[in-house]
Amino acid sequence: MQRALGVTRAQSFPDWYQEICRAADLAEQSPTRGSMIFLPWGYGMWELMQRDLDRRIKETGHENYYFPLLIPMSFIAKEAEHVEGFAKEMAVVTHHRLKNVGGTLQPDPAAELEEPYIIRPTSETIIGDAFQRWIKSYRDLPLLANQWANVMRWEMRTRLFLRTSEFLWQEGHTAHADRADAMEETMRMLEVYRTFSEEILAMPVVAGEKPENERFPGAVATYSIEAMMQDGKALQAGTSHYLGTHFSEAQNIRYQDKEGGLTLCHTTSWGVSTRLIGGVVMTHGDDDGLRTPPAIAPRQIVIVPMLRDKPEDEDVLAYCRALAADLNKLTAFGAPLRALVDTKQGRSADKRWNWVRRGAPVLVEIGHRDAAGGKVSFMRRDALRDGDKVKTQLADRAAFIAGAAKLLEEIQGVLLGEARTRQAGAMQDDLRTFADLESYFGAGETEDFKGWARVAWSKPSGADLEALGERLKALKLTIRNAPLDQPKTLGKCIFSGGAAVEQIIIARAY
RNA sequence: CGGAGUAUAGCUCAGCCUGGUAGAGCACCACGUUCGGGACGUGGGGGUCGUAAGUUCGAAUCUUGCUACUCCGACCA
Repeated sequence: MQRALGVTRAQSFPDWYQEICRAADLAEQSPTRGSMIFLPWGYGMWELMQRDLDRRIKETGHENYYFPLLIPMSFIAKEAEHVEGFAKEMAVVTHHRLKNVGGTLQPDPAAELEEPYIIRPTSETIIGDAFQRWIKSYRDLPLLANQWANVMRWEMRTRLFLRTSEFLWQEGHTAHADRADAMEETMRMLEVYRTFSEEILAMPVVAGEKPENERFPGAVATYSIEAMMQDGKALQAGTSHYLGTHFSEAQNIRYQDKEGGLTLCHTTSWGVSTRLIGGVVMTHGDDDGLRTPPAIAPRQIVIVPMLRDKPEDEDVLAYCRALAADLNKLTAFGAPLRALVDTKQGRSADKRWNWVRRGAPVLVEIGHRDAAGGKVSFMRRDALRDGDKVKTQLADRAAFIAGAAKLLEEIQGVLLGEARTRQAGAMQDDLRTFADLESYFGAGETEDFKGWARVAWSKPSGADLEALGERLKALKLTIRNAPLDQPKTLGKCIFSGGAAVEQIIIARAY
């Protein structure tokens, strides 16, 4: 059977992932350690994600700001847990000039900065500094800010999209008068991420609260959305943090209340990153490449003319261009439909397989027979094959155009449905004891597919939770989150046998 | 940052053990024949062999340092 990739998911999921990133024009390695080059199909997906999520962020009352890339080093030290969490992965800027010393360029000792800067790993501190100046009165609250930016964390081990030293993201930062308002914001944005992920990325997620040992450094509570990849591992796809007054205390973010007293603000932060692209790949990819969800496909319908260096080629091209023009007048997912005629020089068969690897949702192929007969031959990427055979369909031109937007929405629905079915089918909810957990996941490293375990626990904290974490670590497991959606009755704690207080998701993770 | 591995043409790799001056397939270019489904033939272009040093008459090949990537571990909103 001929496949569009050299490696199948079953042979090696990690190798398959790497190949798809290259073969689908998503990204490649760069000369800069741990940093990647975004290729057009991958960056195009990001632009569309940005467009939709930015709208949702604005609709919930936030405004975009832009803060500096470099943060004075002293800022990061202001919140104790925060600095401890990030100190080990910080890039530091210490000089502002280079000097040629014996033929090699070196930082000029005379140009050493009095106070070094760090390249932002996240912007709580520099935004908090601004908040402290901007917020005077209860009338200034809530302050709802967001920024689209790049950040840098000097990670020891990187993987394209999933963990890179530099990555692109959006980070929301808000300040509120009290805990209730800040918590409401935290949960609102978690819900924005959940619906965005499902509606736009066709990636079902479980929203819930992280256990205390997985919290963001400096947070009082951290919530996440977790997505199941095709190898059964969990991917943390977005987080929303309630920061309490930790950062306000550290940075003196206070307001004068109605009674005239000075009160600390309660702050939040929340973000999703280009990691989502990795999630889309591992959710929707198949052995022929990516299946790009139509809502974020840079090209939703790609038309490949079948040219033969003959006079009728002109008719075929004209027919294709007219078809694309008509399709581009349509609206899909609330935006102009994105159709393209691939007029690049090259063999049609090669072009077709390139679009299959990238995962254009609908691939139209027009030969002279279609052009002459007013027909459209097309294939759906969500169901590319029928066994070894590529599934192609034939439609009348007018009917194809009339149904195009609906077709894209249907494909989006199929992808979401498949992912939902897979996630639901791989959720183990009948594990009752730690021995059950061990026998399900197996003690050692295994290539076999393992799903997630949804189990009840008594939610220990402190040293008890640490010890529990070690037991899970031996099985390469982590607690992903405690889903917001909890059952009415809980059994016994899978770890202690005592009374359980909530259910949690346990899984191997990226 | 610890352990293991890898680095030769755009890609996948051979050559290295046993040192003698660069190879294959795919991709690319030209021409021809094909072409409703990843075509075929003939010819051609492309590499200071990751990098720096050492050994040697001579290094892709042997030695050492460095860098990057992959896997495992540690770390990881």
